[in-house]
Amino acid sequence: MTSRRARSANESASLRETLIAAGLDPQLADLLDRMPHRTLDIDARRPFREPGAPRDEVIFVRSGILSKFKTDTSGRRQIVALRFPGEGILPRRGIAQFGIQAIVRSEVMVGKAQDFEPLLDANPELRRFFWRLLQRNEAIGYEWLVNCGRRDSTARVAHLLCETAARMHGGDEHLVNPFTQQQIADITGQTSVNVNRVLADMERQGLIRRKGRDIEFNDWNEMRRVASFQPAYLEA
Amino acid sequence: MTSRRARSANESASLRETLIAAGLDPQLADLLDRMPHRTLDIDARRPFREPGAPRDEVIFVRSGILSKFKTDTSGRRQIVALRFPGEGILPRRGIAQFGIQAIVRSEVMVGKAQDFEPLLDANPELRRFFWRLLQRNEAIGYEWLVNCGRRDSTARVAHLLCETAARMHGGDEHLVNPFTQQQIADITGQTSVNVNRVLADMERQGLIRRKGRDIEFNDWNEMRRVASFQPAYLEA
DNA sequence: CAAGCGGGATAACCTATGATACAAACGCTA
DNA sequence: TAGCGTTTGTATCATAGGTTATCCCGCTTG
Repeated sequence: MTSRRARSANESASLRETLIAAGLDPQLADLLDRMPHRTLDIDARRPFREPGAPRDEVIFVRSGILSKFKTDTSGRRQIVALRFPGEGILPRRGIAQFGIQAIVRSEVMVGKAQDFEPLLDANPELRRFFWRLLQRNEAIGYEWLVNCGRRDSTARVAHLLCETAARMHGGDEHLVNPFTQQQIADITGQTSVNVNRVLADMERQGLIRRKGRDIEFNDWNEMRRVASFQPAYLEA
Repeated sequence: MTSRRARSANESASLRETLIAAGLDPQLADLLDRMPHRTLDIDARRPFREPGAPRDEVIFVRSGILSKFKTDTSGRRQIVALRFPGEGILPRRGIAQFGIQAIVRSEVMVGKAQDFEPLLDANPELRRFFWRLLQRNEAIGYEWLVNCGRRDSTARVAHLLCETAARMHGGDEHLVNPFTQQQIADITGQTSVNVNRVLADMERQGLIRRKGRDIEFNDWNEMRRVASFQPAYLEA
């Protein structure tokens, strides 16, 4: 039942490095790195934060992927956001509306709001950095809304794949697909059965090739067209 | 439980008053009020900002309602966010991904990013105010995503009506409905034909009463239940 | 007053996707 | 190597909601 374990020492980049890779000034990254915190390993599929919990913690992803989600009364789940390495979940007043769960096994750093907020106040440049990330998160949410509200199921899946490829490795033709079909369904507002259909179709039509869970795009331009994917919204 | 009652859509107030009503400290509201700006009237339905325009302006709503939207290649429109009086659209680097259009005739105040940002830097409390609004916008977007991805069309419409009633007049049983059925469709990711069906059904089932465009909730609790509406996400 | 336009209502038809069920493949771990 | 839970792959059937096409009403504008 332990969703958290001690992390093994040599697994991945330090928070400092991931933040610098995400565009933060090294000196400011140091500040965050030295902030009191604990580091956790989170298993995929085990709830990490439940809705209703206090939001008095900062969470940074060091490796893996976190998701924010809500489960409807009828048990249908919607994932509303993903956080990749270098990204995080900022504290807020009140209690959480959304649960947090890892998509794949992830290492996260967890600090206290009362340690984090003074850093923001003391370092305007740091606050501007997170300000931009907040705006980016807002924009990504809006893009997902367009996806969910106005595109057919193929485009929805294709869009998620494009975005993920862009966020994970800056737009490679090869996507180390981290998602189960159920997770793709939870993100794109469908059922896993239909996601399966869609992926099979995309392969049959020669849009992608699959080896196990991995996906290769046969033609990025064609993928982008099918998905109406315009990556400008991902810029900070 | 009407703690802060916003003005109805066509009542005009100074920006200062609307911001104070939105929870901003009067002295800080003064700062914004004295910022160089122009005031505009925007007709409903006429595009105000097109996607691709620079985002170097701050926009505040004084009266009316603004929407952010994107139109798909096939001409289907998705509205991704609404801004009510006292709310605004903050500047960002780069160019706009979304267009802006008024839902009803609106008065807006438009200032320049280079006048606005120094105010934020000089007044930490002001920046924290907008920081919270950014987080609120993010949360509203996520709620819409759950709505769009996981609820049936009746719940989607009901949820929008609940949210609008809460944002416009702090949760009145009577909603001065500002939307055309087409706009409700654009917000909830449906067609206007279906919105019409849904509204007729809701009336037939005794959930609401309608006089022209106005809507009265026969039973708030029942509406909330149908919509799975939990207003906590609207708190700043 | 007529003409035109936006908004609402309704009907007929159709299809993408949901629901359900079960089997096969995969990957732990005992 | 067996056993079990998870993930993937299909098939069958049902339906919510999309599409298209009118028609009507109330405003605005000429």
